[in-house]
Amino acid sequence: MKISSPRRIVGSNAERTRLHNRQVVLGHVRERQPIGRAEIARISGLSIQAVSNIIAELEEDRLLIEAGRQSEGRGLPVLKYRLNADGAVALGIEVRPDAMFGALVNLEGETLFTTREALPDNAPSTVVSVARRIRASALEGRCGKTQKILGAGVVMPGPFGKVGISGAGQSALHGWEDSDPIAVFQEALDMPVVVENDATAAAVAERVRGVATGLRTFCFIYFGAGLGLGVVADGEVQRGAFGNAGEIGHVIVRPGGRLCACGNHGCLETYASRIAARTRLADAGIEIGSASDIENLYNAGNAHLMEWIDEASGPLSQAVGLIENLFDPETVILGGAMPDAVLDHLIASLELPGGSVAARAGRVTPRVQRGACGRLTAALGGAALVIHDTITPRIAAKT
Amino acid sequence: MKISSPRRIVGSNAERTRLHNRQVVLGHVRERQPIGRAEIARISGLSIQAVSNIIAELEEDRLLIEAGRQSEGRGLPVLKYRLNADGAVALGIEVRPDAMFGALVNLEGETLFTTREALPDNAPSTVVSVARRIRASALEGRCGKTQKILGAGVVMPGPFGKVGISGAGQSALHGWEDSDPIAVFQEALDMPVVVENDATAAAVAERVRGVATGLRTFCFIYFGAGLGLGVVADGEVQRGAFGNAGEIGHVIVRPGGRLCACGNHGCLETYASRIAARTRLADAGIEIGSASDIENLYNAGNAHLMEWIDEASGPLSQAVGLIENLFDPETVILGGAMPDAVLDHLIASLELPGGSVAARAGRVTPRVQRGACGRLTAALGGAALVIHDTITPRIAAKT
DNA sequence: TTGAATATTCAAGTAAGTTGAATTAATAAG
DNA sequence: CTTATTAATTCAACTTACTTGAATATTCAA
Repeated sequence: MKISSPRRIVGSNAERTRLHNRQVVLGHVRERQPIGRAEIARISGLSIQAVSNIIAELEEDRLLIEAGRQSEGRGLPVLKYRLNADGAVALGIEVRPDAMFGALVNLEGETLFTTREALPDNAPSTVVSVARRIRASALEGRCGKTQKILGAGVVMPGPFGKVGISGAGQSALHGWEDSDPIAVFQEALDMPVVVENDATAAAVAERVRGVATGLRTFCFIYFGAGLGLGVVADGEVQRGAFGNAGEIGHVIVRPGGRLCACGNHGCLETYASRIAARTRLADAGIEIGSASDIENLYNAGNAHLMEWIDEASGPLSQAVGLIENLFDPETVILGGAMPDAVLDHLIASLELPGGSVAARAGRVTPRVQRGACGRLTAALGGAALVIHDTITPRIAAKT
Repeated sequence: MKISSPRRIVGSNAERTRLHNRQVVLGHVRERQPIGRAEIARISGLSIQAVSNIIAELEEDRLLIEAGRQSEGRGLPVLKYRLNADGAVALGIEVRPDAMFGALVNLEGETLFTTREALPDNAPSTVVSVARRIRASALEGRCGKTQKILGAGVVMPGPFGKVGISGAGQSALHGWEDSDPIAVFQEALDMPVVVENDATAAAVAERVRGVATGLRTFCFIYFGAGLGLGVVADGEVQRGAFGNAGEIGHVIVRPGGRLCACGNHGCLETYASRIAARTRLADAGIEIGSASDIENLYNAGNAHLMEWIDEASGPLSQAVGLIENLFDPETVILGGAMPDAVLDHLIASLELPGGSVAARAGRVTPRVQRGACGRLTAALGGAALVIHDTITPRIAAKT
């Protein structure tokens, strides 16, 4: 399975320029809506006329709508625009070994629909037919509305391709080794498709509609089956050369420590992850099924769970420290398939290293915070990726 | 001191499009020279005519030159072009607490001139006057040649701004806290200036003319005063939100281990860095002055130095593992102010974790290799950054 | 009431890319 | 040896999308 392809340096022409500028305008509207032509022109460096033409086109496509005139001091009152939330939708699909989740999200990142479907097996044919079902139920009853479907974001557990983490088989999908997921889903869903890992999708979800709104550089530590890291650097999603960046679960934080399924000792994942929590509780004779089991245990003040949190805190603090030192993000977000209360408790118990580039005077964002997108983060993230792609342009200039 | 400014999303127009396309053409020529118009057009997605116009312009600017016709099967023989190595030069200046280094590099990345000047103190006024002297001697005797000066890359030790690593004062410059280095050097050198940290500059040097030629995603572990990490991801230099990404020296690899100057215990820098080596040797009564002292000791087979290498190997292996897991690079390069022989020995002694996304079947590049740019890497890197900026475009498309 | 400030629109101009036909030169085929 | 085919390049016309400058609309301030 391979989701990242080599990139080719391409030239630009009038058509690509317009595409880029549409994204620029959409991006600025999203960030500062409602907003008028003149202001967009100022911050984008385009002429008012160019912005005007693009807005006309976006209005035609129903991605933007007028938001009334507003007088602000002298001069002609500004005719403001905002995103037309219902002008377009994106589908998000998360594939887990045992189930699939679907989410439909509008241009503003608002969730319109979510669903869960059991997954009897992981064969591509099964996954694809469930994906079709999710597509159908998500779009059902929306045929009347003339909403543009931007595409689908499919979230699958990494790592992708044949890599050295052999024990990670428990989180990877079987039967997908030789397939091209993008082509498969594109065919099945009949729309543009992007494929991403859960942590990255979660990060983008937080950027489109969560605690990372407006941030250009941040990291998301995602509790999935293992532990993943989603990285957005200067507005760009980081994937690595082979699509496997952010494998933080197998970073060694306790040399010579616990044996991990990957064969190494002291991986972060053996301390801070759902697997770690489950193992810890199983040792105490408590079996964990769903995430709500953990929530119940936490609410009941279960001593073993509390001990796990204590044990996870140190390694996790160390991981946050290294993320800060390596990526220098505006903030680190914690989230994924772990109850909010547990995440909050974990965050509160962190003892962040003082010697970090992040221990900076005059910070505005907290060093670590909990994600706002909740349990469905990944599926929402898939959809958010599509929204993100339509709205976020690539070229930035220094101020 | 602040070198990173917030970026603003800007629109594109005909002028900016041309600038981008010039870089695209230059980039493709650099990568596959000698090369003809038609091939450039094919790989860049531009029309032949567009490429033709751009080549005419670049030839006019003396950045490209004809490389003769070459028959390749049927049809009109291709008129090939190559970079005009001497068409333009870039100045690199490295500022260290005790000395400054200068390098002049041509468009092909070839070193034309290097120099070293002692630095009596770190006051901006002193640094600036030495920089002016370096500029003068570098350009001396080149006034006759009509070489375009693209700009200067100034390399300074990070971290920049007020951060939590208080003990890092030994590597940071004093008296620069409130100044704007870019403006200062731009004024002093009378040319466009970029400022970068040593590790990043070294990484770019390897990309322009070293072992990372042709790679889009890789990391460089740089032995400077401390230990830094330069990251190039998908062709883009990674700086972090505040310009301090890559502070790998203060990543904790041995929890509860040696006390670092930063106040934490077990930082990588206390095991694998010049400071660590110096401390280790000082304990044995051996004082280290310059880097050549280390080289002599190594050649003499000094037992204490060998012991240090042994001690450094474990933490360094762990660091390489985490870099691989977090960034998923095509390769990790080791280099900087450490003798080649020591670097080679260090690399040979690494025991890389098997459980890493980098332990992949069918690798083409080695997981870890030594940098090719030698001791002057950083100064060369400064110049390379300028070359890189003129040649590397930003927009890439999936194949 | 008048002038200045600001946003927007209209109309013309420009830069840079694309397209299609013509030209040139090499190889392959008859 | 002649002719056809192939491929690179150039020429000229066309198209797209941005910019510029003038005109218009609306509000605030004097």
